[in-house]
Parts: sequence; C-alpha cells; structure tokens
Amino acid sequence: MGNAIPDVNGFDVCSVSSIHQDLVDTVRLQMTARPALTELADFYKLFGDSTRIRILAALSHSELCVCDLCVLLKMKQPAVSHQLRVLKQARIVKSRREGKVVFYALGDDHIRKVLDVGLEHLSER
Amino acid sequence: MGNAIPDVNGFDVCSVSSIHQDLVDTVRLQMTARPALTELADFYKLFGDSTRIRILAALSHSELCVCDLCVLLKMKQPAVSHQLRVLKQARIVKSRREGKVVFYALGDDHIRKVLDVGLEHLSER
DNA sequence: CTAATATATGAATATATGCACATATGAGCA
DNA sequence: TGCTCATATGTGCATATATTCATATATTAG
Repeated sequence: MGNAIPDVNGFDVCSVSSIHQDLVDTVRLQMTARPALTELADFYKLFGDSTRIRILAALSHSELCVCDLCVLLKMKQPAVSHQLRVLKQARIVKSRREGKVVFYALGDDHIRKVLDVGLEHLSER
Repeated sequence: MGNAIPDVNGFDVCSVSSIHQDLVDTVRLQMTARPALTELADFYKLFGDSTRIRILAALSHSELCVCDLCVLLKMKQPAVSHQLRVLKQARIVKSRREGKVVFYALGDDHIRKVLDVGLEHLSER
C-alpha cells in the first residue's frame, strides 16, 4: 500500500543513532509542522478513563445533573465531580446551573464525533 | 440546541439516589446497548501518552524502524520498544521484519482517522 | 560455530492518577 | 438568620504506568 522504504544505498545500519536519516528528517519536519502533539495526548488522555468515558457516553444521550450521573455510574458524588471538573477544564463538557442543580452537557459536537470514531473502530475489529 | 431537561413534575430532589430517575433509566438503556465502554476507554488510553502519540504521528507519515523512532523521539530503544509492544498488542500498529530490522506502521486507516479527528478538534478551539 | 547488531523483555523505580473521606461553598427556603 | 441540599474541593492512599538498566532473543556476517 504505502511506499516501501528504499534501502538507502543498501546502507541501513543502526549502529547508534542513524539508519534512514533522511527519512527521519523528513518525518520530523512534517511532525513539527503540526500542533504540539503533547496537547493531543493530553486531550485523548481524558477519554482514556472508564469513568470519564461513561460520563461522556451518558452526556452524549442527554444533559444530566451530577446526581443523575452518580446514580447512573453507581459512584460517589465527589468522584464524579472530580472527573467533571477535569472534563470541564478541558472544555470537553460544559455546565449550566439551575438553582441548586448543575447540569452537564458535552462541550461541543466534536466530542461526540471523537466518541463515534472510537466506537466505529472497535466495532470493526 | 439539545432538548432541555423538563423538571420532572417540579420534583427534582437528589436526597440520596434519585433525581430524574426516568431519564437516568433511559440513558442507562441506551448505554448498555453500546459495546463495553471500558474497551473504548482502554483504546483511547493508548492515545493518551505523549510518547505513543508521537510514535503514531510519525508512523502516519511513513513506515519506520525502531531505530528511526528512537532518533526521532530522542528516546532510548527499550522505552520505544515497550510502547510499540503496547500499541501492537492493541493492533494499533503492525510490524514487519526485514532482516535484523523491524518496521512499524499504523495498523489500519482508522487510526489515522482517530488522530485527525483529535487534531481537528484542537485546531478549532 | 562466534561476533556483531537490532530488537525484545524483565525487574526496579519514580511518577502520575483515580477514588475515598472530610469538609467547604453556594443556593434556596423557613 | 440558620438550615438543608447539591455540588465543589483538599488531602491521603493505593494503584497504574512510563522510563531506565540489564539482559535475552533473533538475524546476519565471517
């Protein structure tokens, strides 16, 4: 499929720190052109926890208050609030206060898309 | 945008374990219909590490050998191999041996799509 | 076979992270 | 004001995870 790697002059040793140096340079260039990959990792890290994913999956169906989520996840309120805080700081969810109750919802439609792409991948394995 | 939550009969207490019980039940149903969310979390967890993300970003440009990746990431070989192992077990990358050298590539096009959706999200914030 | 090289693996350590508990904040109501 | 309820936050602990060092495996060359 992709372009196979040409044996650079038949010289593909890896003694200590060089193999396909030109290829490495090319890839490095393309990578540095991208936004900080650290941010991307931090973004995905938020989806990489069972509690947070369940929260997001729930919110993808409907806006819910903290207490709803506690019941749904069968978890203590501080634990849920903790994760909601993390998600909110990353703007993955947003909150809306109504009296004493705070309702949470997905931050934007991108989030739902991220979830869908992941689920799609899992279903096609 | 979404449908606002109706105050269920103006009765939205959360004394211990009930608020919008029917809503919770509905969401629970929809959630259990989905594949295990734990798997989804485990899947995203793999994207939630800076080293692994950089490996995947590099491989999204070109197939590379372990040594290439070490140079590219400026990391020790065992560290890179460990992460490659994790990624391969999850079938996020695949490997191909050519003599003493092992080349790694993205497991399938879904992976690239996952990366793209994440980058897209970050760029639009 | 032995030597050399690229990669894989095991064990140990340091760091990160999620949850429980206690407590604080904040809103509504008597 | 004082009280109650929903939510937020600080701290400590227990666990998970990434990297390092040392070493094993695999392939090729001689």
